Amino acid sequence: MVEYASEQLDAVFHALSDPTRRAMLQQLAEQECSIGELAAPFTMSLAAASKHVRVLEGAGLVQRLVQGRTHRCRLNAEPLKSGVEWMRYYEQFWSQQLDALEALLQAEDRANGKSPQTKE
Amino acid sequence: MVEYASEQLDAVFHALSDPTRRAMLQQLAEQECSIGELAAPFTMSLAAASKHVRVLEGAGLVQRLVQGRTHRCRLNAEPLKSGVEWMRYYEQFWSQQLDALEALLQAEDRANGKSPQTKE
DNA sequence: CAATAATTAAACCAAATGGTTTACTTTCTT
DNA sequence: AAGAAAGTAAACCATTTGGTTTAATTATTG
Repeated sequence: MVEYASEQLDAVFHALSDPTRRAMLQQLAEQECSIGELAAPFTMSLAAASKHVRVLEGAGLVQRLVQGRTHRCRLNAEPLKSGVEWMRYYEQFWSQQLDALEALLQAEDRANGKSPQTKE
Repeated sequence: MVEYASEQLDAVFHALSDPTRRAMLQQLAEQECSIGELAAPFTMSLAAASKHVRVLEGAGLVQRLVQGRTHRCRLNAEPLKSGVEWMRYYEQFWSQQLDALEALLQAEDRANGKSPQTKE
């Protein structure tokens, strides 16, 4: 039930796993940018930045509009939606999981062969 | 203002970028598991699965409790929170971005010197 | 037309990733 | 005590990643 979008999730999460690319997305959230403008804040070569943009594009997070010799890049946040949805499932856990003690006790119970009793 | 947690985000998003690891997290959401139990659904070797668990552990998404010769793994969803928060900033875009026109107008506003309105 | 600007292409490199296999340690079981 | 089980460690391998540099391509501009 989550498998179908697996490659999409792979691409999106991978795209987000790099700080340069996250910074580029934030930049794009403010305004459309050319490759050169996206590259400017970084010390890396333009070619390197260009590759980052392609990774973002591959994940669907950036759309490119070629205008003459410059490439206008635009944020497309929509693929993030599936990522957030995937993660949102776990929200239930980070609220209840604050007491690790309980989980430890449960683990011990299970190791002792007791049927896993619901927390009181 | 988002930089501080950068490495954390790197690790979390990277951990999530692999379908094996995402499946492991889903498994852990149902119940605590040993390494062997986590590895069972996959065709890869136990050693390979063990490495995946370590990646998850490195991102803080899994906590390990050594009990004798078995390692009980427990989901810790909390690091996902920062990931979701990072992504959530873009929610405004995937709702409003259905019409690219609006984004263009905002970019123009900003270009005209209006202060960038804070999220939420 | 010639020069310059914006970007990609290609070749290359080091390091990380995801996998394997074999060996080893530790703990249970008998 | 001997053997099996659960993992990790280590060595290895192919591929991917993130970067470089040097062309090459395609507009613009003087």
